[in-house]
Formats: sequence, structure tokens, C-alpha cells
Amino acid sequence: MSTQRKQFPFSEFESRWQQHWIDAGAFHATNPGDPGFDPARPKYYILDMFPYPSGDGLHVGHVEGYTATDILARFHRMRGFNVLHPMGWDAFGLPAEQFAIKTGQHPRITTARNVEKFRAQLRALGFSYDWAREFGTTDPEYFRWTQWIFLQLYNAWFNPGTNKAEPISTFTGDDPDSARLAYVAEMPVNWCPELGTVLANEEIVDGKSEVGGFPVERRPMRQWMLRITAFAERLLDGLDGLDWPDSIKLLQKNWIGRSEGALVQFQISNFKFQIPVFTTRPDTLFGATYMVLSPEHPLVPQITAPEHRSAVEEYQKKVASKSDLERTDLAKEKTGVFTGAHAVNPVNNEPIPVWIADYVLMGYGTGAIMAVPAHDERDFEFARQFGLPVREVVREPHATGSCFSGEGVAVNSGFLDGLPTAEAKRAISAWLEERQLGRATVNYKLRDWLFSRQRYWGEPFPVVWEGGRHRAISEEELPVVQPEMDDFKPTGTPEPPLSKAREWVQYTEKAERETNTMPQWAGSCWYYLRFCDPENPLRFIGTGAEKYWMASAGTPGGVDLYVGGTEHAVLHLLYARFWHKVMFDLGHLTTPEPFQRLVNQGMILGPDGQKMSKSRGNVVTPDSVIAEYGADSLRLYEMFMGPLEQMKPWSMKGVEGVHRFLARVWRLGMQENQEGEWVVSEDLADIPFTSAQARVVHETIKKVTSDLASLAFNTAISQMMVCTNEFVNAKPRPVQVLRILLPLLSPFAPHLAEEMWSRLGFRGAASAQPWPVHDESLLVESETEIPVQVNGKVRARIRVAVGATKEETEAIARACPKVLEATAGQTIVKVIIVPGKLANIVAKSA
RNA sequence: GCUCGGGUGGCGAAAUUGGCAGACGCGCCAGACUUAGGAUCUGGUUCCGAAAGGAGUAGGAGUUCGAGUCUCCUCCCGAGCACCA
Repeated sequence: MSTQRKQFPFSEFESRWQQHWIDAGAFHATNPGDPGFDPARPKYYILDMFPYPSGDGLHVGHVEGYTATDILARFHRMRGFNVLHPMGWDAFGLPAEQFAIKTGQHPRITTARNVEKFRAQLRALGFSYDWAREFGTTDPEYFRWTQWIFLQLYNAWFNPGTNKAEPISTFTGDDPDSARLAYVAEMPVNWCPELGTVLANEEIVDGKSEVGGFPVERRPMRQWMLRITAFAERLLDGLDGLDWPDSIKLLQKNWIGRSEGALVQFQISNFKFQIPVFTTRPDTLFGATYMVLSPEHPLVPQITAPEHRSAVEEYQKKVASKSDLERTDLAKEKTGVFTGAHAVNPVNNEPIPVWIADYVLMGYGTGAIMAVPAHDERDFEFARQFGLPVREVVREPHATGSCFSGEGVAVNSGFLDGLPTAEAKRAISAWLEERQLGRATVNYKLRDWLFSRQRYWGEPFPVVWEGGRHRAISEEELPVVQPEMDDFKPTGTPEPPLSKAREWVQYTEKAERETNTMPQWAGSCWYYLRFCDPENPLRFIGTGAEKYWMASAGTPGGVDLYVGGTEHAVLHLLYARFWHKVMFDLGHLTTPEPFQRLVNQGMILGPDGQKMSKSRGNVVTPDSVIAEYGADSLRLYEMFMGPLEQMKPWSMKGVEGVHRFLARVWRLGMQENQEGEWVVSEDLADIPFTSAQARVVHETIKKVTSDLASLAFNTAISQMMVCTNEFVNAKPRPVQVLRILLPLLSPFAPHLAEEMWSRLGFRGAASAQPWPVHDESLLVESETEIPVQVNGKVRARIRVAVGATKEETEAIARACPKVLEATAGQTIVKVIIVPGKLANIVAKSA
């Protein structure tokens, strides 16, 4: 822009190299069986979370993760790995469809245009993707297999005996439809009127839709569900073997929400049935003084006494009209009404009143609780509100007087008296089990995955309905492609847009197609598999390709490194693990987990330290940075900002800083002649390093190599800066420094490294050089400087020979004038010597 | 409220197993070369102090010859969950 004279001609060579890499297919990975495949090379599968090609284009936040993986992909290639580094498009789903509706164009057209834009932006960054493997989730040849995998789920059930998914043919019950991993259920779901679709629990944030932030209401609807709850335990256990951030593991763990407790059956007085409750504190059963049902509990109408009916129904109505947000507002007072019914506490046959209250949720446990107001805050609050009895049954170690929900010793509890909580739990569970009144059990927060959406732009289900029953269509009919429609907008009712395509819906005279579509997550649940073998027309992934790329050398996962944002912790990352486990159980895959190692890049904030957003006007686009400073500077800056995982603000001055560094590297090898053209520098000479130069160079090789292994890109770059600063004023300058530095730099700044490599007349490509290896012997110095402390404070520095003994070091340290001064009049009581590190003299006043 | 992360110069940040706090970069100050500098190069730059010296990693205690790093308490910021029985 304002820079008339560029510090180095990046705009001239960057696009040239990008074109060259594409024309040459420079970063194509070979599969087993391909010509040129080398089985001796180890594989490295490094994957980015592929983007939704939204209309806004790529964002500097995307660029951070993509740059990190690109650097590692290039690094591993130079280290001799066969690297799979693919890119594609997660193009189905709400963002793409909403963009299409906004612009009034068919999503296929807007998606294609957005993809083109994203692709161009990625190419302008010089990323070394294997473009031959590119695909979008909206390609019929891709979603043919998404639909095929759905059929695998449809045709499978979870066998609790084997703890595995199995073909539905091994199911021996009389209603296979009730056991399928993909099933239809009528249930209260999250309906978002604004988006015109239902949403999964995972897509609701604070009672609003994750996309758009629109209000969501509960209404009963018939929907497709996936039985992810059957895998709750394995999804939880599987986390242990994964090299993922603890925070993400914890998020998944909390989302799955395992809790141990007991089911207890409460007989309802004057009725023939019992109502089970789930409790984590069966030891407090003697303290259960009332029972609470969720207002939506199906037995409420039956048990409600006539004289309470109007109050109960009124309360139910009031609760139903509340949004989730209002209902879960913790600040509000507890509300509820008495049903007139009583339950019998099984442990002492006491009748206890049955209430309904909205603090009991239908979606967790059994939708009913035993209330122990003495030892549960919520029950206590409720009991106080309505004057219900409170009975202490756990004695706390140090009485506080308030509601005590911790562990203690059982009291007022008959045969449990005197038992510590843990033992009391065991004793009561055994007691209940013996009498068939209950049993120890495990409960999960995780709900089954609501899998259908009332949208146009998604994968149609490969299912038809006939006579009120669903059945799968045959695999030969895949893919099921959406009909061409001019009006693909949501209908505003739960009726999906596809239902408007009458001809398409009519499958046969009697059978109609399912008109719901799959959610966005469907396509991203398995794309990492398709990248291994994207062209395969016969299988979703070839067995050879799967074995090779998803091999895991003793670890559960196949993708060696997966990089993306935290926002998918309980969505994509949980769903993909679920599908993967099903396909593993059914024998289609050889690893139990999809992603061995996961790294989250931190968010990049605007220059004002705020989250980037159009409304704040603080958005930095990659395009503008590339135009002014070049792709290499953008890449380098994103890595130099700080640790990958950390949240950090953008600074244009910081971009200038790394740009200056690249200019210094450029001038290590290049100079401008009279005509203003860049030519090879006259200062370069074929001379050996001085020992100081050799030390810096080899220190740099060592540090860059180890920092890359630990993803410490920022410190790797600082070390290359140190190295460059060492040479920038050396005249003559040993040309070998560039033979080493350019390969080290090439993963970070590939265009500049390649351009200099070729201008200097070096052979081959910088990016194809073997990774430099450092010589440890060049790092050692003969003497080293160490600090001398007196009572822990640094008083002097001394030079000692490397390998000096403790005695030698101590002698030098004691003789030091500053030390003598500091210890004058004192007695030296102790001397600590850490050889090669420091000396500490402990002195005391005499 | 609960559960995780974090608090280091004017700013982004470095700092093997506890062993020279502030590498590298930004910014700032001074100088050089220049018609010019928002180019480039050189030197300086944690704070207080003229210096000697002292203080210093959110605050307070503790362990240790020695603590940014380990332990306990308090405060602040960020993220997640949120009546989960």
C-alpha cells in the first residue's frame, strides 16, 4: 500500500510458487498401491477441522490453526514421513443455507462460490494441502456414503451383553425398530421457530440456538434419533487413551455426566404401580420426607386427586409456557403443587406426599426424585417454602447448622445408624436389591442424539415410509439427492421443506420418502476417513487405505494430529467418536478412536483485545494482511504471537516485526543492484563458520527441531531471529548458513525460503531438503559463566571451565572480591555448588 | 453456585527436574546513513535511584541454601457447566 519500495519482493514470488506447487502436485500423498508409494516411510496424518465455507470468507482465526498444521506437515515431510494433509468443505447445514436464503440463491450456487473463495484464500497462504483429495460434504459422491453409514446405524443395535454394536439380525426381541441405533421417537424436542427446525441439545446454548442465538421452545415431535447413550460408557472410558487437552476431555466427561447411585421404587398408595426415582444418596432414604415428580411426568394425571386436579393442571400449563431460560433461572423461588397422592417410603413404610415441581427435570434420571430436605439444598429450599418436614439422617463431622449435603455418619436411619456414608450406600443398595425395591445403577446426563432437521440443505435420509412404518432403501439407490426446488425455505411449521416436492416425496404408489434431512454434523462425522481414500467408488474407505492411514501403533486413534477450535468439544468431537465406534464394532474400521492427538488453537482477538466481530469493526482479514505484508509474514506472525493454545490479540505492528525479520533473512542472501533489482549478495562467500557462528547455527537447528516437536512455534521463530541477527552484519558471510537456515525456515515461510533457495542456485527445492541435523559437539564451550550467590542473592559472576569440579568451582567462587566483600565479618556455614549452573554461599554473622 | 484454566515490563511473550527472571518481537529513547524517513543499521530500554545499591513474577503466609516454578489462604480475569437429584 503505502510502501512504495518493498523490503523484499514477496508479491512477485509468492503467487508464482503457489501456482508452481499446484501445477506440480507438489504435496500429493501416495496411498498403498499407488505408483511411487514407499512402504519404508512412516505415515503422518495431520488434519485441520475443515471449515464451513461461509460468505464471510476465511478468518485470521482459521489461519492460525491451518498454519500450525501446515508447518508440521512440511516439517514431517522433510523428516521423511509420508504426510496426509488434506482439506475439504463442511458445506451442508444452517450457516450455508441461511446465507443462501439471505441472498435468495440456491445453496448449491452460493456454496460453490463460497468454496471457491475459501480455496483461493487457502492457496494464497501457500498451504501444502494435497488438493487431489479435496471434497465437500455436499458432493453427492461424498454424501452417498454418509447415507450409507446412516444405513449401517439403522441396521444395527447395541448389544449390552457384548457391549458392542451388532447387525440388527442378531437382535432377538420382537420389535427390532425399538432397538436400532437409528430410530424414530415421539418426544419433546428443541424447536426453534426462527430457524424453522429442531436442534440437538448440543446445539442449544443458554436456552438459545447456537446458530443465530434464537429462542428455542420444547414441543413434542416425531424425530429420528441416534442411540449415542448406549455408548456413554465407552465414550467416557475411551478418553483415557487419547492425547487430548485435559480441558476437552473434561468437557466431554461432564457432558456425558456419569453418576453412580441407585434406583429406588416407591409404591404409590391406592395405586397398583410404583414410581422409580434415581438418587446418588440412597443412604439418605430414611430422610426422604416427600417425593417430587417433574410436571411433565406421564403418571401425574393418574395419581392426581380430584380436589387437586385444577391446581396441578394450572401449574403444568404455567411451566409449559416457560422458556428453558426462565425455568432454569436459579435466582427464582422454588414453586410446585401437591398432587394429593402419597408414596410409601420403602424403608420405613411411611406415607410421604407426592408433589410436582419444575426443579425436577423430565430429561434426567426417571423424572422423579425422593426429596431429602435435610441433605439436599434444593429439597431444603422447597421444604422450607412449603413447610414440609426435614429429618436429619446424616450427622456431619463438624456441625454447621445449615443444610448438609456432604458425607458423614448415618443417624435416625434404623439399621444404617453409625455407618459412614460410603458404607451406608452399599448397605442400603444391598437391602433394596434383596427385596426387589431397587438396585445400584449408573445414570448419564447424555441424551440420545436428535438427528433430523426440517431443512432443505442437508443429506436426505435413505428411508421411505409405508403404512406408518419406515424402511431403508437399498444401497444401490444411493445417493438420495435432494430434489431441485425453487422454494427451499423452511415452511415455518415442523413440516420440512422437502415435503413440498410432491413428486420427489412419492417414492412408489404406496411409499413416501422421509422429508427430514440430516444435521450438519453428519458430514463431519467421518470426513477424516474419506480423505484417506476420496475417490473410492466401492467403499466409504478402502480397507488398505484405512489400515495404512488410520494405523495407530498401539494407541487407540488414527489421525496423528487434529487441530481446531474448542467450540466442537461436545459436538463434532463426540459425534465423530460415536460413529467411529459403531463402524469399528461393525468391522469396518480397525481403530476404536478417530483422533489420537488433539490440539485446540486459541482464539485470536481484535487489536482492541475484544472478540473480532463485524459489529465491533475490529475484524482483520487475511487478504488485507497478505496484500500489505505477504503470506509468509502473515503465517509467521500468527505463529509468533504466542502459544498456539492461547487466546491472544492481533497487532499489525507485530506483523511488521516479523516482516522485518523476513527482510533481514532476504538480505542475508540478496542485495539490490544499481538498477534496483535484487541479485545474489556479494557478501556471500564459501567460507567456514567461526566457532561462534557454528554454535548459533547448530543451537538453532536443535531448538527449532525440538520446538516443532512440542508445537512451540513462537520460540522456534525467536531462535531463527537470533541466528539471523548473528549473520546479518557478517562480511564476508558464509553461504552455508543459508543452506541450513532456509530449510529450517521453509515450513514457516515457504515462499521466501523457496525463492532464495532457487535464486542462490541450490539444488532441488528447499521444502524437499532433508531436515538439518545438529552437531552436539559444536555446541560445547570450553568455559562457562556462572552466577555466584551469597545467601541466595547474585553477587558476582565467575568463569569456570566446563566440567570443573565442585571443589574447583568453590575455590574460584570464594576468591571472588565481591564475594569476600559480601561475606566480610561473617562465617561461611555452607556452600552449594551446582556444577556448570551456579554457586551459592551461605554465610552468617559471627 | 460448581468445575477447569490463567495472572510475569508500557505491550505480545520467554524461562529442562526448584538454580542468572524478562530470550525474541513490538513500542519507546539516543545515535549513524540520508534531500527525506513511516527504509535500513548501531546502542539503550523491568522499576526506584545521579550512583552505590535496593525492590521485583496479582496479594499474604510457608517449605528450601535457593521459589515465576512446590504447599496453604485471599483477590482478580477467562472458559465451561448450571435446580443433573
